[in-house]
Amino acid sequence: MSPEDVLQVAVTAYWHEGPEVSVNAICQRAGISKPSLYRDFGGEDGLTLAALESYAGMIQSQLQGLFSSELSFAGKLEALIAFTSEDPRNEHGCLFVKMRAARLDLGPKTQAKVAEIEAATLEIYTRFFRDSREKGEWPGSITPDFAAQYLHAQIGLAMSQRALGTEPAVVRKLMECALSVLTLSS
Amino acid sequence: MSPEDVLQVAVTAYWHEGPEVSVNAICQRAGISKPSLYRDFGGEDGLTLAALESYAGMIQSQLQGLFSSELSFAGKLEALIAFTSEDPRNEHGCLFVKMRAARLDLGPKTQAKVAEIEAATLEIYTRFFRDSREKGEWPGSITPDFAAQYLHAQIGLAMSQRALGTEPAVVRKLMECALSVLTLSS
DNA sequence: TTAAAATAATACCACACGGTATAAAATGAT
DNA sequence: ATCATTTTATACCGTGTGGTATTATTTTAA
Repeated sequence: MSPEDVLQVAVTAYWHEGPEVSVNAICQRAGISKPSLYRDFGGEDGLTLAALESYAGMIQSQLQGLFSSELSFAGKLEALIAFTSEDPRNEHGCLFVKMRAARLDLGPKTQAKVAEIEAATLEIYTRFFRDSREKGEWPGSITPDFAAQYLHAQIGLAMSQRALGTEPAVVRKLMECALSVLTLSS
Repeated sequence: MSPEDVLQVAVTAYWHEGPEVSVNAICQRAGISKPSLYRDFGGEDGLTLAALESYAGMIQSQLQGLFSSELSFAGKLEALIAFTSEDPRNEHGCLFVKMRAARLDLGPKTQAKVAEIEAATLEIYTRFFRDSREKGEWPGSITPDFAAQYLHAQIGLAMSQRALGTEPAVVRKLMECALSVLTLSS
């Protein structure tokens, strides 16, 4: 197994079962020996860091594609709701959310990466709201910064709910309700 | 140390640091030996169960007191926001929320209790909305059941944010925004 | 074909976990 | 004061953790 394949095994394991999965278990599932893993990733912190980077790259490119599409403001919010609440890839939740919740148990490099991804994601959201306001698609008095914080929090909530097994239809309804405040003109 | 004192140590430890705290650590902090703990609580599952029961009793009586007060509907929501976002007792989050997120690592009795508390809490919220509607204090078309689910989710989110160290003022603003949909007439 | 280099796997380390048997001490009754 | 009983604490067990030294195997080069 190549290091890339091992990384995919790690991403899936951490994503679906949480960052508490042991390196022994990951070695076993990837069919490699522990020394190989330590040579390729340097240790548990290096492995969780690489897994988080890989995952964040996927998600952020997904978000960038969504926000740079030709959809309207409401259409983009709807696409975001659909992605978080119904995409089967999010059936077990979000790796970033799980790592953020368990950050105390993570290595220093992974912890730093969590903070970095948090800031980068908030920046993506902020840019989305700022652009929408400039284009006149998003009226109202809510600031882009606050809207980004709010959206980020609600998406994290939806991901936590999916990880706990809440049905996608329920997650969608709750999400629609929460995000409705962003489309009201008040 | 009496078993009640040991239980308080356990509640505080699990509440502030999460259910991953070892029984060894709790014995050490409580100043008792491991056999004493196993005699009084039967094991780790028994200890986490007792801690969760104790915590849930505190919270539920707090909620009952709040909902049976003379405050208006909006006043009760405001009190709820103040409690979740600003009460220093919630500075480290909510023991129930932490145990629910880590339920896979808990013993069977504690897992069952988590589900039981979840249902009981939802029932309390549902009754609150039903009563408010009957009293004419809460107009609108949202069903009490859905409102209860939504409120429960948002309170859990606020507790998670506080556990991650988000400033109370920020938690409050996000909470006010999320719960504003419950007071709109639409 | 044989020797050298790099890769893999096995075995091990110290530590911490939940849980318990055993020994020590303190308490109670006679 | 002495003995019996109960509570306490120490020491231990098996297992799993992250991490590594050592041995075996394969690949490469001559």
